[in-house]
Amino acid sequence: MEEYVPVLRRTKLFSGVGDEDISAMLSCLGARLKRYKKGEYVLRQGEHLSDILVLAEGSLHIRRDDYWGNRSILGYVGVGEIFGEAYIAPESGALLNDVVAVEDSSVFFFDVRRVMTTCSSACRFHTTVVQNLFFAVSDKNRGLVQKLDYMSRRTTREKLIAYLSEEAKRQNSADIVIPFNRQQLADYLSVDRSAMSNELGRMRDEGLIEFNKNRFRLN
Amino acid sequence: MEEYVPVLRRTKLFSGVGDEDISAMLSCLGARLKRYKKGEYVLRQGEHLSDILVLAEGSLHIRRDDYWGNRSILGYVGVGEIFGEAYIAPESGALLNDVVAVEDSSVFFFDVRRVMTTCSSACRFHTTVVQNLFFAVSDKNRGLVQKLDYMSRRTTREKLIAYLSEEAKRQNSADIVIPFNRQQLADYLSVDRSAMSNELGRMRDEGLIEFNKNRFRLN
DNA sequence: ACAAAACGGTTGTAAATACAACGGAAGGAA
DNA sequence: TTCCTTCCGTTGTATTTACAACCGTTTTGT
Repeated sequence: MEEYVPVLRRTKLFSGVGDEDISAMLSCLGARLKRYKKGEYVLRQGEHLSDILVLAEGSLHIRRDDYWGNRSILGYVGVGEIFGEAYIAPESGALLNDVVAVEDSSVFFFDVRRVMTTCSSACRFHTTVVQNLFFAVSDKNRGLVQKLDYMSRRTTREKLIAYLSEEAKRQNSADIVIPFNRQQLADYLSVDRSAMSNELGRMRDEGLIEFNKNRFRLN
Repeated sequence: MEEYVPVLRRTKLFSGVGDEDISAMLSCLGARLKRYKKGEYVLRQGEHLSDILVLAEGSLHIRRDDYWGNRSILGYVGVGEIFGEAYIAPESGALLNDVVAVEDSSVFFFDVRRVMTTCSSACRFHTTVVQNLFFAVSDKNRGLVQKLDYMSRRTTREKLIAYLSEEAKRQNSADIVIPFNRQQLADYLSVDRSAMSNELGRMRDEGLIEFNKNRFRLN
């Protein structure tokens, strides 16, 4: 686990905490590290969760399949990001989504109660971490509101523009790389792949955007 | 403000805190109370916020109008609920939505920094409140994921079923009352009102549901 | 009580989307 | 290389949705 301290240092959760303190906190917080192969499930819909998770390596999709086989992707988790935070309240029920490894990944599990309960002894930065977690959850919340904004758009084109321009803002560039292929992007925006492909083509014809694979440029 | 202590006592934020302690904490937390007439804006898109808000009386809609006049309703806030929690992180930007009073309402404003920073003196239950806030935000998060689930459905009928059955689960009854009229429900689910009205009629014809005004029964 | 506004169901038409199927291109594995 | 799979753009058709307009009913304000 120690090998990932440099990764953890750059996460929102451990922001402001030094390497040696992170090392110390790993045991204090009851950290466990699990590895997943591409395609494996990290979490499954219906399970119960009492941990906060941090992605140390790889990438994940948060998604949901209904029983007609319709898949929707709710979110993407990149290295250093927190997930599972919607289930930390004691009365929160079963998981609403699956979490799946898009590539080989490593995930830290932190026991919620040990994170929330400040330990008297070693960890000088425990309160910092709790506060960081708080802000991270709040920010996650903001991200969900953002996604609701894409989803509330009526047409495929509007969804694409809303998503791409938000990504451009987030990545601070008109050239962006998205973490989805076409099918995944369609599942993320809840539209039909072929219709979306059409719309992307039309938008390119009109000079609104350029793209190649999962790399887009907004004009 | 004291008059609302019985209301606050029943909120998630002050769960487990006695009346006299709530009274004491109001000043400690820098509480302010504002009143709004029906239709007034509590918050506006683009503003910055450094408070956590609790609805003491009335009801609110969280909504967004784009500049084509398309309105979407992101959520409903009932008495005792927390809102504005997506903007507590120091680096969180401008508000993404408007918050509007659906009826005459009263709102508590709590300064985030004073809530987050445990004061040494009077408030014995400060840490309880912080933990409550944490769980509330986490739960809010879960609610947003739930809403993303409605929104990801492709057809109006699926959205209606997803929403109504979730409400039935939440209200623990097959008879439910929803906080929206038809236009508002359409804006909440991001569908056309007339198309939705049609679909509701068809669902009634098929015996799936019964309804009258904003009261629904699922069969 | 009255007028005005809001509400909700209905209809018809245009537009957008979903669905299925196809095929070329790209990428991996043997 | 060759085979197989995945990816993604394209097409055509059926379905669904959006939009606008209308009207009787209900609600609201005075």
